[in-house]
Amino acid sequence: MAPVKVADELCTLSLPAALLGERWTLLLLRQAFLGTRRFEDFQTEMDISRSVLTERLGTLVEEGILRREAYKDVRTRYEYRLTEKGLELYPVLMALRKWGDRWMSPAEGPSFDVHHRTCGGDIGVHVSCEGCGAELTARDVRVTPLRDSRA
Amino acid sequence: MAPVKVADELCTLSLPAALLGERWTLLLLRQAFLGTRRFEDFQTEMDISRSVLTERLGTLVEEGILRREAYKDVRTRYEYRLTEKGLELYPVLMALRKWGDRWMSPAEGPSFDVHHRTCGGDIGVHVSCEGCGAELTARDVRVTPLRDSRA
DNA sequence: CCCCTTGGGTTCGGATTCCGAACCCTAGCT
DNA sequence: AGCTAGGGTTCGGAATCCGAACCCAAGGGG
Repeated sequence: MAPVKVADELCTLSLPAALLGERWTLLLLRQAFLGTRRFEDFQTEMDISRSVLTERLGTLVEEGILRREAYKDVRTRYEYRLTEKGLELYPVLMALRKWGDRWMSPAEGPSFDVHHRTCGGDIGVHVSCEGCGAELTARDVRVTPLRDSRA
Repeated sequence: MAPVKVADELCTLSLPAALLGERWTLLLLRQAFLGTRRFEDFQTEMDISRSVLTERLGTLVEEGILRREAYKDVRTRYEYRLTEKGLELYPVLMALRKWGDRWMSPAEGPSFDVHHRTCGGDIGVHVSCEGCGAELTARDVRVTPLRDSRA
């Protein structure tokens, strides 16, 4: 396997990585998937500073991962909800959690569990070949540089 | 869906998130999966400063995701290679790339492609129920707090 | 009518982290 | 004897982070 130099601005892994690799962003998304929607709730549930929270919510909205939506309580308030684009990050979060369960689980066990809503089954994340259906590991995959490779 | 407050130190999502959510770490892992092994190669391929690279390689070794191994060139040099624990991060990276392909692909298309080594098929990442086999989205999943939940 | 509370922010200064450039060390090569 | 290559460490300035304090508008209570 020869090392491959890729142009980061064209790499569909480094682009999302730059986004999610910012501090707090992954935790914020976890909370969003757990159902948190309001500024105040994010703030108290995550112990994040308000200024950083404002900034992170802002970039996620700019990126189209969250949508800022007015709603009426007693007067107009705002909610941050996952968009379709945001909801599709679910496999990333689940893959991360699966790995965390396996390799970083604290002695007391994880703090929450997830199951299939209708049948109660365990949840799995699988990398597989769309052609032959085989389950794949890193070693079963061939990487083909398309442009800008200078080994 | 009531908001759930979880203890971060016990959350098997936030633990890995804290690690991978550090700047450079995801890119470093991408390079590792692309076959990069030596300090110098990481440095020139990623345009990361040497001091930060030292530090990141260090934490990944401490965490058992990379292994620092001596080898003989003309004299003793070191390689950083993925451990089993590191290799199992593959689904995370693939899920991220899949999402990047779909939502952040630059106009010119991605900079590299991946395929099943033996049959050439496309690669998919799927979240599914281990019980009934159904493919799942965020909405099909029930979250059960085990401890420390104070809605 | 005035003050208090609530949600959703903004501003500020100090503490951390990042990062580039320069330096270090050891073996082998010429 | 000096040069190079690999793999680092050190340093100081620049960019981020973060907590605490502040702001503001609309109800509600007295």
